[in-house]
Amino acid sequence: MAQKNYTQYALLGLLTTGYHTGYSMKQMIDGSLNHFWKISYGQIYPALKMLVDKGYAEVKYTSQQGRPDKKEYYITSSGKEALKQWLKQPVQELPIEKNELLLKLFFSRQQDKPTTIKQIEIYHEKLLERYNTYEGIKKMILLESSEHKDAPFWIITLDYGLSTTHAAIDWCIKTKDTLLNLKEEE
Amino acid sequence: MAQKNYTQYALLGLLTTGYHTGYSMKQMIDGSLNHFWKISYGQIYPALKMLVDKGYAEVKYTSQQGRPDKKEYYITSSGKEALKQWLKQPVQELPIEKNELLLKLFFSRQQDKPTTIKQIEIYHEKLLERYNTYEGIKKMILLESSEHKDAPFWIITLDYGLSTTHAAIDWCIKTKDTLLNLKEEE
DNA sequence: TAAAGCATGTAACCGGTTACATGATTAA
DNA sequence: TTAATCATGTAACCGGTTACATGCTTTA
Repeated sequence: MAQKNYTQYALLGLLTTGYHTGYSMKQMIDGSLNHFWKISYGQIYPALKMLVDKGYAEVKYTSQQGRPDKKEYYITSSGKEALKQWLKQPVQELPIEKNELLLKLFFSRQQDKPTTIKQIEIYHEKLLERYNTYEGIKKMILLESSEHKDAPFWIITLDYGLSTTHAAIDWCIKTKDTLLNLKEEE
Repeated sequence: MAQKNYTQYALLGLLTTGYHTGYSMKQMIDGSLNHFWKISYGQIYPALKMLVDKGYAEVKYTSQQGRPDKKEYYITSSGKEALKQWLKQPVQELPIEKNELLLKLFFSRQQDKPTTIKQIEIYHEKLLERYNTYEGIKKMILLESSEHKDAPFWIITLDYGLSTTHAAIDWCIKTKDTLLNLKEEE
């Protein structure tokens, strides 16, 4: 499997952490990986099919009383091998996050100062919300899943989100100040 | 124009900062916006055409001696209005940067510790490189373009990159330490 | 003489989102 | 009775990348 099928590797990885249905994998990603990964059902179900085609996963059909039928996927040994191969490949390039606020800011000379400051304040609020969400997830993991073998790695990724979000929050405060001291022109 | 045509707004914005050809806009983006925006010619030329169709830009053909012909685009007053309307729309949601390293880290229990640490070291190096690049661009703007009316806004966006990259670098150092103190299991 | 820079463009492809479709159970 | 949760899937669409095509000039 080529290096670029991130979606397939993400699902392959989730199979090793105890998530076995497309539905539960989506939930896991939305809940605990959402600071650095997201995914839609439109990707998940075709991707799972491809994993089976490649022999990296196997399906077990389970019919439940009063619930829709389940397709439970399990990683095969060749799937595990493929995952390990991918894990050790060094990351080739840093992500470039497209940032709408920064794009707007870049052209904000075209706009009056109060409107620009308002923009930053709204962004600031959203960052605080995000920070609290991450903290909440971290506390929950420490309380409820600290015994889970993957937990230390989950915490590490959350700390990345907490650190960079914190830095962004500080930047908001500093930037508001900079803008206030910037003389406007017509 | 809908809120989502970021590419078109980015180009519209660049028209106000003194970049008028597809080629020079691409250069500007690669050189000074690349920490939060990137673009390919495959997007630029069709998008410029659309801006003209909408009446937001006008073309002036210039033939040069010994160089290919140029198409110079200029923003119209209705284009300026559309840009302003977009600038003041608050950012609806924070960007989720898909991060390959974090994805790998999330599943790194499947891998031995030294390999994981190596991954972080490589990422660390790339972050330092990026940090230095941003610092270089900032210094260059302060030295050579400090008179440019947009310069204060360029600096602000660079500071965002510097702050968050710095935070990521600190996280690398801390995480390496955490991993070293983490007892491995088989 | 080869590579890099200037300059514009298109077609094929690909990853991902959104909307749609289905259908049962349980909690408010 | 309505909404939410569980559960799986497809088709249309869209934004963006890559590869390809052209061609002249300047620098190494």
